[in-house]
Amino acid sequence: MILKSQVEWALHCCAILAGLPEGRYLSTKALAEFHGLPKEYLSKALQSLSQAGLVHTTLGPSGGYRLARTPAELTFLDIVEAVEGKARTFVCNNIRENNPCRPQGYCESNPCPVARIMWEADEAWRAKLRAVRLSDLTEALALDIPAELWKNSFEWVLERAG
Amino acid sequence: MILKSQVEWALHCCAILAGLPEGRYLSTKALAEFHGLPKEYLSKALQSLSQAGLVHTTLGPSGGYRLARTPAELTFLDIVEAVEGKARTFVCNNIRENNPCRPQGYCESNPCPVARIMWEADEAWRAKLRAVRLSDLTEALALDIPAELWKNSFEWVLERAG
DNA sequence: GGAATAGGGATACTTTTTATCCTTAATAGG
DNA sequence: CCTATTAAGGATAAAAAGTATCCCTATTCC
Repeated sequence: MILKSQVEWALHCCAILAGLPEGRYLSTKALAEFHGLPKEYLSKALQSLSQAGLVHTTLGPSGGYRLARTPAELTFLDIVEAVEGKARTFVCNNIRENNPCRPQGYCESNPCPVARIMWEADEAWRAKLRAVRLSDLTEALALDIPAELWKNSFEWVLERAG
Repeated sequence: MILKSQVEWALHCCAILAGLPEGRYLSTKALAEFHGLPKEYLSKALQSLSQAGLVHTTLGPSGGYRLARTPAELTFLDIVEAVEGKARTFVCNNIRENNPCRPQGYCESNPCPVARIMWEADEAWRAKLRAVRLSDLTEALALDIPAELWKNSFEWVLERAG
């Protein structure tokens, strides 16, 4: 069970978009080039962000993406769920229904205890992701990346932002 | 990203094995029949439990599986990781290495901040699973299942346990 | 000796993920 | 108005993971 690589891509792309000045847009082409990713497939991840309402888009030359909210209002969970979906990571197939000792027509009222426990763990994972804001990431990146590389990357992006 | 159905199967099988009297074994065939699962494929899940040291096996007629520890010493995480593997659910492909602004030969020392956050969420998920013992599940099941069905199932199993 | 068992290798089949291609509608700039 | 560029999305295909079956071997019980 491994998350799609699109999740990683979307998170890094949002981190870039978070640094974009008000009203500017960055294209799929620029984002793909910056991260060394296949442009057409990255486009699908960005479309997921768009459908989830996390980013705004414009068409035409100088078109592209910008965040729909401030980085402080965007959580990791928002981004992860936009790409990976909101479905739980454990699906209950109710195999206890196959118990040969079950009386005919017997129907469980409660969710299976196994599923309930697995879903609680799933929720713990989501709660952790919900607690991290995109702005937390950009702060961590600012500390992690050498000042000059940070500055050069910023300029690289601005040159291409419409 | 969805866990293998073998995880669900393994958890239910362990719940059954937890009720087995000291020294008795239950076969793949019985476990498959009880849960309505394909015997040959369920066998792979049980082999994973065996390789992880969670269950003991014997061969021959009246052979099968029994828990290697008490239900209080077995956690959900033990079982989930035995089947699903211990690898983290987020893999970092270090796409920041493709940043065109990076100086030649520059090498990151720290793990990528994106990965670090995703791994913390992964660890929260595991911590939750680690906190639940197999004995907690059997207690929950005892409350959930009608007394008669519980008794019948127990007898059904005992008739087939070698 | 015969029947039943776990273990494990080989082989398909199915679903998901990854990736590419192409068409359409919108937009900026000349 | 014309051209170039963009996002959106459908169609298709290749690769990987998950699901499932078959078969052989060694062991064990009766």
